[in-house]
Amino acid sequence: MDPSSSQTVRALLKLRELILSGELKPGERVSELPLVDRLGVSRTPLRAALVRLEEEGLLEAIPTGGFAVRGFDERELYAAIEVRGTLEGLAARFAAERVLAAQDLVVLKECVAALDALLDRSAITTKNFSEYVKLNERFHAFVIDLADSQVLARQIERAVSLPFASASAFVMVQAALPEAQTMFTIAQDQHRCILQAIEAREGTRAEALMREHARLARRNLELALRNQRMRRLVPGSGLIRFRTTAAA
Amino acid sequence: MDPSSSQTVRALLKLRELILSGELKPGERVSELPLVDRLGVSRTPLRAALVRLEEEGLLEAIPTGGFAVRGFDERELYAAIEVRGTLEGLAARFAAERVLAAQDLVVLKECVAALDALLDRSAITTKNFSEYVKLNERFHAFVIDLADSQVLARQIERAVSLPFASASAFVMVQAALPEAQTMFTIAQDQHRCILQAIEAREGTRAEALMREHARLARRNLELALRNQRMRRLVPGSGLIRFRTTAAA
DNA sequence: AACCCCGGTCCTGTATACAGCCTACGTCCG
DNA sequence: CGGACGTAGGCTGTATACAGGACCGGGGTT
Repeated sequence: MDPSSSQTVRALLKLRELILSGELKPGERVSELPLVDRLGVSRTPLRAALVRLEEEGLLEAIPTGGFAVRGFDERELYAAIEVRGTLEGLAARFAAERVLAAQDLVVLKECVAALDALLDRSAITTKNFSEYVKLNERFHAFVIDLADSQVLARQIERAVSLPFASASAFVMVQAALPEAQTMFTIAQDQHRCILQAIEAREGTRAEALMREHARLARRNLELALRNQRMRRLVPGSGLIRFRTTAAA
Repeated sequence: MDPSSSQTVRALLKLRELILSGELKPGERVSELPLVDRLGVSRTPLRAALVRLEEEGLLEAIPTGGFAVRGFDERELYAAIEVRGTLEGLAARFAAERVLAAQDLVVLKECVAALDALLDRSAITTKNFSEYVKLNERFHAFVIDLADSQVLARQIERAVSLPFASASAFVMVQAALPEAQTMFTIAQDQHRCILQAIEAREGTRAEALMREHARLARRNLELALRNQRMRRLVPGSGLIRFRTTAAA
């Protein structure tokens, strides 16, 4: 009946889209009744979606009741990336410290090889861009799989639910930079080294590498924020309270 | 009207209590209608509480609909503690790396001093036990405050929401051990060193210390699991799927 | 005897009605 | 003219009714 199963899920997706696209501004109250008409669902699934988005961090509860769109300043962006990197670093360490069967690493190796092939074959542009993103996300997902902890996986899931914290959040920015190829080369070398460290059971090294890998996102973010045109490429940029740029 | 404001909060608290006390067993389906009678709230706030408890990690969604009580094996317990330690370690590093005013550390210093006084004065027993827990939790809360990041604070909040992951989860176990005083002495020295590292802006050291501090909880857990009598002291022990102890 | 089909019961997902509260605006008084 | 109070509107929190689907048990058939 529904294209995406349940009304709650539909409300969640549409509402998230509304927030990320900036149609709902930070600080603005998210009233239920107007959204009932706008999303075409009744209040019950809508409220369920609101609660989930609050847990996700995109909304914050108003003390008197109801929810408002959450805003993020620059420091929080960096913190979100660092949190993600720290947790993924922990996952990499767990993966390295586990006793792995040889075949456990096959998929990860294939993933790295596929990225190698993609980068060797051609420059990353907007064309093969989505393929890169897909492979990159697969790499990160596989590392989390290898860590084999639901508690950790759930925590990472929550960390990357912030739109600008995910592993591929700034790939679009990165592709648009002059030093794009250098960045992709570095990122891929980190992928290779992380794989190597996991295989060699070098937990500390795997962790440190994964943390540094996340900091590439931070560097991309810094570059994007310095450049007005690139800010639009940052996911959820409508939620960011940009620092006033040196008012006279 | 209500002692604890809203029906949703009441349902949340009662339901969490029901799960942690073991009245609802792991894997068991949590049906709504029976709980309506049991908790004295209607389905709407009850459902809200269920969604929150799923986000919290105590429940898991059943594919066909509804929720079931989540179970945790030994590995997940350790992972939960490690995640908490890692995130609190990040908070300690953030705190150390920030430029702090001298007064920012006053409350933290007072907290450590109060713990010193408590430990010097007398042995920790079940009597002054709750005071220790309170001070210990204040210490951890202050470090998170100093990190000054809502994103990180929320992640930690979620990490400690698992009953056996919080900073004071195993203090009860610890107090019951023969080596209790040694443990408390070590923990307090770690508190002191963490404070010192933050004050000296030694971020890496603060992080490492906080991680190791969390591993005290792991050691307590290991001791508790080896001892049948002590398992009951572990919070939420009803959720733990203990390894079958060497069946013949 | 085993398997399949069918019916009933229970459950969740959804919609909606109602009550209390906060808020904001307008008006009245000082 | 300004501030405070009252009232009205809207909003959320809560309860409940209804529908669709899943699961279980029994009976029939092969």
